[in-house]
Amino acid sequence: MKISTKGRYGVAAMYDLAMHSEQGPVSLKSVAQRQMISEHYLEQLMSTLRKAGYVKSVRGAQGGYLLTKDPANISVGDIIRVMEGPIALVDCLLPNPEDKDCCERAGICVTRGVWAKVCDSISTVLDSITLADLCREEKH
Amino acid sequence: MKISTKGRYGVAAMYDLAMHSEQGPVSLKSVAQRQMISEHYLEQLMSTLRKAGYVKSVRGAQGGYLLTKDPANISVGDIIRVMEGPIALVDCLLPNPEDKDCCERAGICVTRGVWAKVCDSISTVLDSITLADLCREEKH
DNA sequence: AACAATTCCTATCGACTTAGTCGGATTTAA
DNA sequence: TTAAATCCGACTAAGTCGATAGGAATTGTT
Repeated sequence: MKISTKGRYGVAAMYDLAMHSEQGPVSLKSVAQRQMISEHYLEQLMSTLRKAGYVKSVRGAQGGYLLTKDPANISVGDIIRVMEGPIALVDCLLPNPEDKDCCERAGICVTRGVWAKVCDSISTVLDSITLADLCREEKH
Repeated sequence: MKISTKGRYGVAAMYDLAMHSEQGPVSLKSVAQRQMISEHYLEQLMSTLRKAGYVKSVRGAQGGYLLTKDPANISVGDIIRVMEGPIALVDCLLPNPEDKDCCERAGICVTRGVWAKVCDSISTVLDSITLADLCREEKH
């Protein structure tokens, strides 16, 4: 049960933008260097974030990326869901489970409740932390 | 961020044993059938659980598996940790992180705190649910 | 107009993990 | 003796991860 680099790098990149995007667009290169992420790989992640509407890009020289919202309105949970998909530890907890009968074995699946509680708990924590919180923490 | 079948099946199998092992050993076959798990695959999982000391086996005809402890003293967290390894969403939260410098980029890694909170929350939930709880739930 | 910086896009890849399968060896109750 | 069962090691198909490669398109600067 690991979080992938997509999620980790995604949060790191968004945090980096929150810290540096007040004086105009921030280039992929500088984010990659500060956060120690492969530039080409980060490019793919930024593309995901852009398509999801969390960042906008400025092409051409002196271009880069900007947040589309206030850091206080972007939670870590938002980013994780974009990068890693819905927070559902098991398939039958997905918004639209493809296999509706997955829990019909031996009556109602008892263990499903366990995973549901864990997912709730994860979501609660992730949704309660915003980029603004992280920035504040850095400046302590 | 999914839980693998190792963890899921592990919990399902342990729950199955808790429900059925009062009248002697429970065969792999019957657990596999009730929980709809491949018999050969489950065999490997039971081997892991046995080596970790959570079940004991009785070989030969009429053999099978038994829990080694009271269901009230086995938490879902115990099982998950055996089946999936330590609950550490990122490597730098492992008990003995192999790369101690992983969080040294840009000073102290701000995002690490996020993952630590999530891990704590997951552990708390998983450790608070025992096999006995699951059995009680089934009987409602 | 040329150049350099930068984002955008598609394809590919090696290593690893997952979720099994297969074939047998060993043990033991009936 | 036989059938039921655990034990063990090797193998595998498919998918994911974390990139890498190569170029096309856009735009500020000179």
